[in-house]
Amino acid sequence: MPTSKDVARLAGVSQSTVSYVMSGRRPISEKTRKRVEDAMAQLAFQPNAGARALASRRSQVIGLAIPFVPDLHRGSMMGFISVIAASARQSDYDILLVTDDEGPQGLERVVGQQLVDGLIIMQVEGDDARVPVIRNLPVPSVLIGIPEKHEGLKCIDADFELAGQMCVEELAKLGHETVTLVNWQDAVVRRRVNYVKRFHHGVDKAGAATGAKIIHVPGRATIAGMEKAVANALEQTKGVPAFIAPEAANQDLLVEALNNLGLVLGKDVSVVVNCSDSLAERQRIPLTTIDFEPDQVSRRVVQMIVHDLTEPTSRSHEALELIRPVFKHRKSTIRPRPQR
Amino acid sequence: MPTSKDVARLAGVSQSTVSYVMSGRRPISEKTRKRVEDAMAQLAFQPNAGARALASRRSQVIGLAIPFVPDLHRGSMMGFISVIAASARQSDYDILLVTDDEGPQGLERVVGQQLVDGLIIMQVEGDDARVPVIRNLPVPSVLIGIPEKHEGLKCIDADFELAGQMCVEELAKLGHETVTLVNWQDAVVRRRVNYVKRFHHGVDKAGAATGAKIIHVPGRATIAGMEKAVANALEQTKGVPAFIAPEAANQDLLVEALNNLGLVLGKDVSVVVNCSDSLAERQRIPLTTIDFEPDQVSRRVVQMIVHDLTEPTSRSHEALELIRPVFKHRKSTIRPRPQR
DNA sequence: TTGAAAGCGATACCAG
DNA sequence: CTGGTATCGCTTTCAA
Repeated sequence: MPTSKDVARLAGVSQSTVSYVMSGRRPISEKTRKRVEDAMAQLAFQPNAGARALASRRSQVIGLAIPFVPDLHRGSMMGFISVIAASARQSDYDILLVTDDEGPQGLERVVGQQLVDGLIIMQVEGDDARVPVIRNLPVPSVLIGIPEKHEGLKCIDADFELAGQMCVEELAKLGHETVTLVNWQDAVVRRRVNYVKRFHHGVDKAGAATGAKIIHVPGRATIAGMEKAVANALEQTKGVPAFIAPEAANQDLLVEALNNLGLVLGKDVSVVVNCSDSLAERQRIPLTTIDFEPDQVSRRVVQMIVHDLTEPTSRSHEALELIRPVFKHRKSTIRPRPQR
Repeated sequence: MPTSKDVARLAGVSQSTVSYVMSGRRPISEKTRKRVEDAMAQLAFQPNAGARALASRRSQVIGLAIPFVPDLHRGSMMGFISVIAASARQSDYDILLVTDDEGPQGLERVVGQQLVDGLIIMQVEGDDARVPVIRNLPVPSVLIGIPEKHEGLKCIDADFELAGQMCVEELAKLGHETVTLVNWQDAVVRRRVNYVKRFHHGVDKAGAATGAKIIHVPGRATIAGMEKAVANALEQTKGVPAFIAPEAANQDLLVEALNNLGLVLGKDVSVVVNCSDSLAERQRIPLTTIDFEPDQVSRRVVQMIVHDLTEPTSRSHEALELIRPVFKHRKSTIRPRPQR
């Protein structure tokens, strides 16, 4: 493999000139630049990453901490990862994976070995063991998800509060007087992921603002449980029922339960789902869907970390960015006829 | 950050001794080893990856070429990735992502920059642009998936031929005389992924061996199309119908189509699916599932590449490893009563 | 069993 | 605008 020395020799310049041609950190005459570039092309030169990292003290690699994910979220996770990797390349960074089962020490390792210049932490939960660790790490990082204590951290997430709000407003505007929120399943709630709370908050807030009555029913993992929950909600419902099912795992069940109770979606009942893995498309069911452009989060997170990595000034100041959700398939919700 | 020099000083030994303690490449007296290890712990020393790579000419990083995946396969893809990353760590390797949208040159780049010691290529298709590239790369690589021309390459994949065979044998053994294979959808077939062909081959072979009649119907993307295909198959069916639906995208549709035609799964008709993203669990539908342990492939692929990377002798000889599928939920297929 | 010292292949400072 | 050279932190001969 040719080295920059070889390039220098062939181009008849010094090694440092070759380096400066690559980095552009000092003016080079058009003539020598051309000679160097030709030599590089001729030798198919590629700079040695290790040597570069050693000398420059930057690896041009970003560590990506991926969570251990239960089946359901895997699809979306994958989307994040590939978009993050692709966007990172656009800024001349590579992505190194840090798996969860190495524990938070994994983060200390890749930073300690100076393998990475910064970190992106995915799926941050309310009380995440990785958070205290990254606080003490000498590299910038950006979190996807918002931990309980996030002072001084850069976080980005979908705006779940707004999502909850929008769901209720949508239904209230159509004329629904009662809206049932099917909660996340217990396993998720117990993980204390912050977004559950935030979604609830948005729902309740919009309920108060619009006057819609909000019924909360727990997320159930079985169809029987779901049917009971739904029946229960229907009893307390005034007018045409409406449901909000933010968790993907519940959506199939809710749809099935409503079917079993003889309610036709988009006709007898409105359903709004969130974060749907394209349930609407997949099953061709009339649902209103509220969702986030996942790529938007991914690209933004890379922007943020790259900014911290390249901006020489201003060490990582706190930041909290929320991505706005959007409606899709919106026509399938119904406008109840006035009930009296 | 402390360097090995600092460790050496603190331990009162030379820098080379520190290095040898870490690598174990030469005997060290118990006494000095202890002194060095203590010093390392005391300083929380971590070796600088760039320097190490530069000096040793090995980065301890494996490049993982991830494909651009359509939604459906994303979940399983994610499983591969995290298991690969975790297993790699067990052998002291890290994983660097190489996205597809950098093209095959992405592979040349990471190898050329000596960022990686070897490559794992995911989702290799029948005629894959990356294959000719890696052939000329000076590092070992392992492919997941089997390209048309694979002489001299190390490949690993699920044994789709055997899977096809097992599906038919299962149904034939139960007494089905006619078996309908619902093919992959056109988009997949056109990509010339090898496994489609291999699955077919297994199905036909087992059909011939068992005497079961095999009907092929094309994979359809719409429910109407699927219903027609199913109806068509039923006309040609003798005895109790049985279906094999290897592609996940078709499975929902097939189940729905059968429902619409009034056929009850596990009672009027047997269905065997393959590569199911746990459709059976998700929908609680009585299906027999044949599947692969995805983790098995992932772990094996890491073993293979690590072997090539550490075995000083024997440069990458060709290899083709097929992972055996297994049945799940098997009881839901039916044993047809003798028809005359 | 250990130490000294010469690289590995870039970067970046100091001169000119 | 360009060249010489010290340096980054570790590995690995060569000598003892």
